[in-house]
Amino acid sequence: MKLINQLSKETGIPIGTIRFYEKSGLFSGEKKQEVTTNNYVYYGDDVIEKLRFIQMAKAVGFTLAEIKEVVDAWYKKEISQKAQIEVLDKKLLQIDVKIKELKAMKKQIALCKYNIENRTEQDIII
Amino acid sequence: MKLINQLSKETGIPIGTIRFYEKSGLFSGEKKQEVTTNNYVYYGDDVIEKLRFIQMAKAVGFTLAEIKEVVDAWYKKEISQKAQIEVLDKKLLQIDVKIKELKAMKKQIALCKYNIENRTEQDIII
DNA sequence: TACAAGTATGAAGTATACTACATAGTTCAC
DNA sequence: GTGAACTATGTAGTATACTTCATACTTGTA
Repeated sequence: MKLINQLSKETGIPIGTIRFYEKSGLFSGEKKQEVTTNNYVYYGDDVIEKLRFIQMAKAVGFTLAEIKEVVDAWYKKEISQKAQIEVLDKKLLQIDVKIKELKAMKKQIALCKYNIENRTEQDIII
Repeated sequence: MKLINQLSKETGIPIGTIRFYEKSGLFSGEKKQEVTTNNYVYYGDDVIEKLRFIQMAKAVGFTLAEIKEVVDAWYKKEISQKAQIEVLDKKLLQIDVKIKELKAMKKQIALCKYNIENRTEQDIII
């Protein structure tokens, strides 16, 4: 079980951001009953896993609301099995769309590069 | 040459958003000298192309600032050829990272699906 | 020629995702 | 046992990317 500082160090995500994510309902830590002198919150390894998933998902343009849908389906949460699968399948389709878009962008940029590399003096007049 | 309404219809991007992009320096239209009664702005086909690129790039998590770097390199703009190529190569690498992240997410979600589908009654106690 | 629809401009408002600050209590190293 | 470092909580501020609103002028249609 880890404290917030350790989560931050292991993932590179600032403490403030981790707190913000927790407040947004993306995951939650727990207080240890055996510790009564403070109200420090401890996090399990599933939280590290979720944070890494959030990092990736954000990097490819998913919003926190969209990410929350997935992690809710992921870690049960009184949703029916059918609903869970539906959410995950929808997300898989969205991912495929994004991959296609990235591949289209690659093509477009590669073509652009080609044009620049083979540009002659005359072209510059345009 | 198209007016803003037509751009919006062809791309599905709201007029307000197109104006915002233009103000952000992502592209620009031109006023026709032969028309003196109004100050309507006309856009070439390159703008449609740029708008479609912006749509894709945004969908995969690039910011407008990042997108601006590319379209600036794209359509010349007094940048040296070497600098243009550098920007485009950097973007190609970023795209490959995103594709890898998407593939990793696919794996993770597929595994999650598998676990849900093969969950037994006992597991639910966890 | 009236009037709906389109265009330009500027300013203000909104949503998302942080980020910083202030305060207060806790733990740990020396 | 004291000070640096860590934790919790709440509030306010910031950046990005729009979105809406108000105003005013222009164009096209009946």
